Amino acid sequence: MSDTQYWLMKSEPDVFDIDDLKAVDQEPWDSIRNYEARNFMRDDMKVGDKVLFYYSNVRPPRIVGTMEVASEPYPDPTQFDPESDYFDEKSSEEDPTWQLVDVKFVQKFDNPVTRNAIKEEASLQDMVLLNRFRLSITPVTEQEWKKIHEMAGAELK
DNA sequence: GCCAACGTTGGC
DNA sequence: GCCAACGTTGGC
Repeated sequence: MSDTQYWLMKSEPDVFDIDDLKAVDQEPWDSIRNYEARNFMRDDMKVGDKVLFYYSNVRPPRIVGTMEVASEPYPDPTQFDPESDYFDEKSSEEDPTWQLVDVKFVQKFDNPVTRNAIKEEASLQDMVLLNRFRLSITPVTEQEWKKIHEMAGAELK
């Protein structure tokens, strides 16, 4: 019995795609400005948790590979940077509002799994992805994790 | 490019 | 504390 947890995290590939992650290997998942998504990173994620990498705001929206949580939570540096689009003047180094985790590349799928394919798969109807529009980090069950890999023709890693 | 969903802001 | 106005996300 493993205590590994599974997640899905959205990125717009124009901003950051899975090849960018593969190139750097590990990267802070910054710029999250939604409390529910932040709470998942701050309160629930553990080093070694498995994460589906999802492309949003692109056609077709799809899961393109996987990564894993690679750090404890820590303050998102972009919130302190006045030059950043994600600067938050109400946050402070003493009491930071936004926390993130690092993620590490695991694998890129040869056959990405589209949102449409997920919608058509009976066993994936309860995926939080389908039921919580606009939430950019969502939990995934072990069964969903395995089914997505099966649909991608990918090894479980 | 449109626009529905929905989180946030701010007037009262 | 309510809620209308507003801004953003993200599928289509």
